[in-house]
Amino acid sequence: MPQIEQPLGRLLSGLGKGYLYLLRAKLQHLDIDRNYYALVIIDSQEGEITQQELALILDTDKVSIVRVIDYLSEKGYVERIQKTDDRRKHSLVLTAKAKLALPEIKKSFNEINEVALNGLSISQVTELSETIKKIKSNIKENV
Amino acid sequence: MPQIEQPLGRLLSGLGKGYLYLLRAKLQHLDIDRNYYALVIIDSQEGEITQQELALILDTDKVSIVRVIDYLSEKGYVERIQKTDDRRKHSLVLTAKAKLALPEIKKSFNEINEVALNGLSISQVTELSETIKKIKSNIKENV
DNA sequence: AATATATAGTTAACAGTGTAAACCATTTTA
DNA sequence: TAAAATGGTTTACACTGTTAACTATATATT
Repeated sequence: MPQIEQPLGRLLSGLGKGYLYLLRAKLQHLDIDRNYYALVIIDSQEGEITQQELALILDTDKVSIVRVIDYLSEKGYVERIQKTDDRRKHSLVLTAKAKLALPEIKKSFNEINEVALNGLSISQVTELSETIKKIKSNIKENV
Repeated sequence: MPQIEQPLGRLLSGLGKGYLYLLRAKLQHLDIDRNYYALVIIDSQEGEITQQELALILDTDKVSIVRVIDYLSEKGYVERIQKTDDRRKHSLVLTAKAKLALPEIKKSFNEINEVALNGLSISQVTELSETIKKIKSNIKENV
C-alpha cells in the first residue's frame, strides 16, 4: 500500500476548507456566508422537510439545525411553518429571496467543482467519486 | 463532466472529520486528544524547527501555533527552547514522553489509512493520491 | 381518561477553532 | 542611531460541536 505523505484526514479537511473558501468568494454578493447547501436541500424537498429531516440529511444534530435555520430566517431566506398535523414540527420553506438566489448558488457549486477538478479526465473524476464513496463507507463502518 | 451528488467540499470535510474521529479513538489512552501531527512534524525536524516554521508546514498562523504548543507543553510533550543565535525564536523539542508516544501515533496514522483505503487497489490509491494533489493545486491557484 | 413515554424543537453552557489587532522583545535595515 | 521587520504572545470576537435541560406536543399504556 503506497504511503501518503500527509495524514489523509488533514489533507481532505484542508481541501474541504479551500472549497468553502472559494464558494464564499463566489457568493460574496449574497448577504449570507454559509449554509448554502441547506438551502439547496430545502428547495429539493420543497415544503416537505422538517428540521429533524434536514439534520439527518446534513448529518448533524437538531441543535445545530436550530442555529442554521435561525441564521437563514434572520437573513430572510427561510421560514418555519408549524405543521397542522403535528404541531411540534416545522416545515421549512424558502422565501422568494432564497428562490432568486438559488440558481446562482447551484451554479457556483458547479463552477467550483469544475475549477477543482480542472485537468482531470472524466474517468479520473468518476474514479474519484467511487473512491470517495468507498472511503466514506469504510470510515462509517469503523466509527 | 459527471456531477457529484453532494458539494465536494462538504464530502471531503466530512471524510476528514471521520478520520480524526477514528484517530482519537485509537489514541484514546494518550492524555492528548489533538495536535498529533504537529508532534510528527517536530520529530521529523528534530531540534531545528521554530513556531513560525511549524505554522508554515501546518498551513496555519502563528497565533494558532501558540495554542498548539501551549497545549502540547502543558501536557508535557514539547518544550520551547529559546535560540541563542536569535533570541526571538524558540526551538521546539520533544520530551521523552512524546518520543515514547510517537511510534504508536505513527502506527495509528497508518492503521487508519489502511482502514479507510480498505478494498481499494494499489492503483486506485495511487490514483487518489494524484487526484488529491491535483485538486489541491487547482484550489490553491484560485484562492 | 389518566399517566407515562417519546419526539420536535429550543435554550443555555462550555470547549475548541479561525482570525484580526495590539503588543513586547529582539533583530535587521536604512 | 532610528525605523522597520520578525518571532512570539495576549486579547478579543465570531463561529462550531456537543451535552444537558427544558417546553410543547403526540403516542402508548393502564
